[in-house]
Amino acid sequence: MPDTSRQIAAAIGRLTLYWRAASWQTVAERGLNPAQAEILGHLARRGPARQVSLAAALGVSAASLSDSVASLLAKGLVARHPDPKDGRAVRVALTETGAALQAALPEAPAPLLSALDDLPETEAGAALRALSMLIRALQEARAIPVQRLCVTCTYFQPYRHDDAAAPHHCGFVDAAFGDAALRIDCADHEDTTEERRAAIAARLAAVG
Amino acid sequence: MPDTSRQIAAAIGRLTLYWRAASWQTVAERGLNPAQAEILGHLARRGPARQVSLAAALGVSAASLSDSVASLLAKGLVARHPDPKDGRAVRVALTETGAALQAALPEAPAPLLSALDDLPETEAGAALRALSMLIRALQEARAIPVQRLCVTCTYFQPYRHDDAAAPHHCGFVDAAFGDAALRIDCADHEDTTEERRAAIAARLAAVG
DNA sequence: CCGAAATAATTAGGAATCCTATTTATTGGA
DNA sequence: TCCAATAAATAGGATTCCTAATTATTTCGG
Repeated sequence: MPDTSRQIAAAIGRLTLYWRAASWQTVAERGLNPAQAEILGHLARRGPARQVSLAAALGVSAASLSDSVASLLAKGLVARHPDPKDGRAVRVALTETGAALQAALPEAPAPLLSALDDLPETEAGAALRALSMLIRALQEARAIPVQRLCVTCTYFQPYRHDDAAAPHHCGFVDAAFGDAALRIDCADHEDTTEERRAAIAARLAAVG
Repeated sequence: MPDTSRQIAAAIGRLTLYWRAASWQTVAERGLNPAQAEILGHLARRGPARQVSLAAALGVSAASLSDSVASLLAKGLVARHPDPKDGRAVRVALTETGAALQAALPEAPAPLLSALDDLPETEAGAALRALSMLIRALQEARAIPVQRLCVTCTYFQPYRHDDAAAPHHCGFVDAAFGDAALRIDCADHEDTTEERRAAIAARLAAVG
């Protein structure tokens, strides 16, 4: 009866519209468009990548991606290098100009960040935790490519501590942390086994 | 330090990519594209609308919207009627065909809904509550147009009851409910005053 | 009551995404 | 060695999406 899933989906849909619209604004004044900005962002976060994996990451066809990369190439923001391991493939990397431009782009629309900052920390922690579980589930269902979430990381030890404010532990930085510090895209991420991912998910669900 | 806002924003960004990509798939087989599907969806939920408000709701320019409406018009899925109240304006409405097609479209990508269904109810409730507050804040900041949220509704009485599972009350259906039954887009919504919206937000934040 | 400013929509012009299908080159297994 | 699979580019086309300009209408100040 509560229909919670549909309402959450509606909220995500609403935010999607906002994200795209806001993205146009912030990005257009730098001569880009949302698709190009997303490519730059992905390259900045994850480093050089093959086009095929970029296409998968951004959820567009390889042909579309090729179009967009060609645009960026013409602007001198990315470069193509042959992949030494595979003669068919090409690796796309940011140029210095591209990296500088990317660094100047906001990570998210300012009003969204400020709205998020106004959420109480427990509220934000709960949201982040739920979104982590959601993205993990989508990844598990092969609906989205592999992400770099705490909840799928070797270093993540949920509920190792008794401290309610910081029950989890990160083995990489060797520190305790709480839901509000969960990561969606952590540079130090190391994928763990399927078994352990499932165990972590079960543990989080049990406590939630 | 926790950087929670950025991580949540990253999650929303990731879901945005997924939403658009998934939308293409489900919608393309019906001869539509995401923009057109969103127009049909909005008309189905909210009824006939002027183009200017459709454009605002979907976050595109009036010119873009005009393009998309022309496409839908050519397919016979919507009709334009002159607005009796304003000779400049046009009201766009679903045709019978359009309504039938829209009804057959999934509200959200199936893997997303099933991932959401797998969230524990408390987790989902917390997420919905946080997303409600987030969308309310964006609306208050004039970043998005007015939505039909419980938390901005005349009928919403937060924490009227002692029952932890169903503390809120809806004056329209005269029933108690919990976070998991909060609505993002409620057909029975009636906008309340700015003062009361602020009071509700403060109350929710205090408890959260 | 009239003119100016604002508003709703369309049109013009153009760039770029995005699709599917096809082609080319390369890889890797049988 | 041969053949299927893969990576990318290309072809072709529909459509979104933008800004700017145009037309019609409404609203509001004087």
